[in-house]
Amino acid sequence: MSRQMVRPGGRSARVQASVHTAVRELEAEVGRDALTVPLVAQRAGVTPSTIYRRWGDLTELLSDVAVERLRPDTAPKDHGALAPDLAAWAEQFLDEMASPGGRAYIRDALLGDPDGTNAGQCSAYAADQVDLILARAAARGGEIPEAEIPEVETVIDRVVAPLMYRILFRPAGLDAAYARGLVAGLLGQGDR
Amino acid sequence: MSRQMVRPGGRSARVQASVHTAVRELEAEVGRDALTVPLVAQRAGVTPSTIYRRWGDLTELLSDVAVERLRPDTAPKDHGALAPDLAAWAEQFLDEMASPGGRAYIRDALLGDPDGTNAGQCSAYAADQVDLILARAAARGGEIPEAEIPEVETVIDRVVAPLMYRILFRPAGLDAAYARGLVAGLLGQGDR
DNA sequence: GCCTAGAAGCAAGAGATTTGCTTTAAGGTG
DNA sequence: CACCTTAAAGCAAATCTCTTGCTTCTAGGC
Repeated sequence: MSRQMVRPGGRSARVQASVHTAVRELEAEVGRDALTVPLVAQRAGVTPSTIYRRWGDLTELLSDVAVERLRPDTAPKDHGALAPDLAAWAEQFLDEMASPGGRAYIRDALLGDPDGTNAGQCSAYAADQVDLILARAAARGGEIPEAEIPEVETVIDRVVAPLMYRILFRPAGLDAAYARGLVAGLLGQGDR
Repeated sequence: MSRQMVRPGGRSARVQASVHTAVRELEAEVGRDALTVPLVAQRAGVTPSTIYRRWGDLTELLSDVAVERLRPDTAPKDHGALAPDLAAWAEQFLDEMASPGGRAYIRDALLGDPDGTNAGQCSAYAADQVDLILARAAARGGEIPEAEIPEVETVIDRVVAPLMYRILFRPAGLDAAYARGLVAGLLGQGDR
C-alpha cells in the first residue's frame, strides 16, 4: 500500500491518487524507462518537490505503485478439489508474474523498498491466496485426509518460492508444465 | 561478469578495474547510499561520462560490482557425506546472503539488470556449488544409492529457491535451522 | 468560526546526466 | 617497425534532476 497513512478524502489522498494514476498512465504511454519525477509530477498536476518529499525518489514511488498492481484482484477459482485449485493458481501466478511487465513490477517492488515492507506485502498477497485455497480444501471435508493438506508455509517453499526464484534469476524455460510439476511434487508425496 | 568483453590488459580493462575498485572502496567508506557516479569517477581517476557511457547509470554499475561480490570464493567444504555437505552449504549460503550487506548486493544485482544476465550469473554460481557437492556424493560411490542423489534442479527448487525467496520477501525468522530443515526435507523423502 | 499541524507550492541553488567533438591508444597491416 | 583503423576515453557545455528553505493552503480539532 502507500507509505503513510493518509487522511482519506483529504488533499493528501487526492494527491496520492493522482500521482499513482499519472505513473500508470505514463508507464503505458512513454514506457517505464522514460519516467522521471518531474514528468509524473506534471501529469499529476503537482510540483516535483511534493513527490520527492513524500516518496523520496522515483524507485520508491514505482515500488509503491508496483505493489498495488501486484495485488490479486480476484479470489482463486474453485475447481472443486485441492490439486486442480493449486495447479491452476500456480499457473496463473506464473503467467502474471513471468511476463515482462510482471517481472518489472516485482523488481520495482523489491527495489525501492529499504525496509522490506513492500516486498513483504507481495508475499502476503500470495500467502493469502494460498491460504484461501487450503481453507477451502479443509472445508470440503471428505476430499482428503486432513493431515495431507499442506501448510501454507510448505506451499510457499515448494511452489511459490521456486516460481519466484526462477522468474527473477532464470527467466528461461518457465512454463505451465513446470508450475504444475511443482504442485504435483508437493501433493504427490505425503510430505506434510 | 562485466557487461562487455574487454580486451584484457588494454586501457578499457584498466578503467574497468579502477572503477570497480573505486565502487568497493567508496561503498565501505561513505556507504552505499552516498555513492554517485561523479564520486566514483573521481576516485577511479576517470571522467563521469566514461562511466555513463559504459554502464549507463549507477544501478547498472552497482549490479555489475554486486555480481562479482556474490561469486563464491571457495569450494564448499567436504564433510564426507552428502547430507552434511548440503546442510553446511545451505547454512553458509543463508548466512552470507541474509546479512544486510548480502541482501543489498542481491538487490543491486537484480536491479540494474534489464536483461537478466547478472541475475542469471548469480544463480549459476549457486548451481555450480551445488553441482560440485552432488558430484562429490556420486564420486563417493557407496555412500548412497545413486538414484537417491537429487538433481541440481531439484536442489535449487527445494533449497536455494526457498532461501532466496525468504531473504528477499520475508527476511524475518530466517535461521540456520530453517536451512537445515530444507535440506532434511529434500533428502529425507525419496523424492528423486 | 478560529487554530494548528501537516502537506503542498514555489523558486533558487547544487549536483547529476547527456551529448557533440576531440584525443588517445590497442591491435592489426603492409 | 611505422602506419592505420577503430573503439573507447577525455573534455566541456547544455540540460535536466534533485534538494531545500520558506510561504501558503486546508483538513480536522476546539
